[in-house]
Amino acid sequence: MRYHKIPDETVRRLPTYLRELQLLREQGTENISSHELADSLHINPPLIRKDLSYFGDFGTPGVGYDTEKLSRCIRKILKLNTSHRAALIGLGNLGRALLRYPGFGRYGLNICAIFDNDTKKVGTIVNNVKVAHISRLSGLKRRKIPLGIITVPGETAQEIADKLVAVGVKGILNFAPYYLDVPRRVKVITIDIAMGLARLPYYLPNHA
Amino acid sequence: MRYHKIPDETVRRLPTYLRELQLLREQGTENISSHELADSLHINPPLIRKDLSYFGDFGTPGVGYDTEKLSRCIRKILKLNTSHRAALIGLGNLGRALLRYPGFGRYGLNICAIFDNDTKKVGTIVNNVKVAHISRLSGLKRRKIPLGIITVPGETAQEIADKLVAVGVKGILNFAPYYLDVPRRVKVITIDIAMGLARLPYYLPNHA
DNA sequence: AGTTGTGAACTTATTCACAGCC
DNA sequence: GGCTGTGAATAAGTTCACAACT
Repeated sequence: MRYHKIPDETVRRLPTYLRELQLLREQGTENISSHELADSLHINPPLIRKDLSYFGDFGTPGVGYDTEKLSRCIRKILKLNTSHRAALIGLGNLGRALLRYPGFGRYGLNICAIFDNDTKKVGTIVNNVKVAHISRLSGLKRRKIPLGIITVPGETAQEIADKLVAVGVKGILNFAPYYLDVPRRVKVITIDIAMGLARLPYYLPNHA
Repeated sequence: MRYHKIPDETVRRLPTYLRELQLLREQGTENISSHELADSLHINPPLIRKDLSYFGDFGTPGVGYDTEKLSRCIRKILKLNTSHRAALIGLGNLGRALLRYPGFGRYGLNICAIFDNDTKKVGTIVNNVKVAHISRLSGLKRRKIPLGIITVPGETAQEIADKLVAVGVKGILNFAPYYLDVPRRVKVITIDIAMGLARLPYYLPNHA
């Protein structure tokens, strides 16, 4: 395999592959062809093969992919094989929903700090973590937590992002509907739920 | 403007433009150039102009775009100028977080039915809507609700989708981590939160 | 026979560059 | 002068088609 720049879209699809592979393993499927996997994800088989080929040769010609081996490899590519500590900022409904997500632990994310600006929540224990006030965020510095998850509702997102960067965070998962300005070295993934909402009516038939 | 097929990516960006325009209007900005708008969204100016050009000529050469007029036009394109009724299925933390979202009403989505399978929640009133048991979903048929929002946690998502389709829903916003098989005429937008989570560690520097 | 991995062809999306307008 | 709208050029992403392998 020669060198190729890895498309962002490829990285975006890897978690989907992983999810399906884990489902297959639970069902006892030990081997799968790109064609079968593509069918269940409703994409084309060569796309899967090309995506995987950027990272190595994981399949066996004439046979397919070993589900156990391939999911292990994808986990390694995505760095999900080791656990990463993350701080959650904003313990509203969305924050709580995230904490309950089984996927959280499954992807090796370990929420080891929670912040909120509501003094009623501060001091309570959630998921074995004591909730701290947002003003204590700067205290994270010495703990060298690599990831931050922003689930504050409004305009304070940029402010929080600045603090997270100052504290040495390397990646931010942002649920606030704003573009976050951060240094190049910090990766931001924004999931704006309202944006999905806003484009749904577009696809409604016109008479409706 | 000649006929062009409208790229999906264009539709995906329109809500972002709208969000920024509304922010600008609140700040009292009445006019903006594609360059300024592009700067604040961190994209290139011609992309905005091209995206908008698929739908008409909204700007004034030498001047820019009238923020009020342009947001009105985008709302119309996205069919956000009229209100749409939606059913919410799954009143967990995520469902509740969505109901609280101010963006919900802002985008003309009117949650007028809520379903859950927890009998403790059935009968309670949330957002002026009485929560019904999921088994009552088929009763929606005569109400002709065009949109469904799936926030059930697990594997039942496809089952719920089938019921929503049977009841005449035209669009589904799906938060469950599964591909939903529906007839072509029904549009599904899936927002898989865990997928964002799973790709964040990939971008961490290797030594971390 | 069946499947992978991959260069080449194709398709889609973005950016450029500039004519036309205010 | 400054900006929009857009065809043309470029870049990015996907699909095809097939050699190589089991």
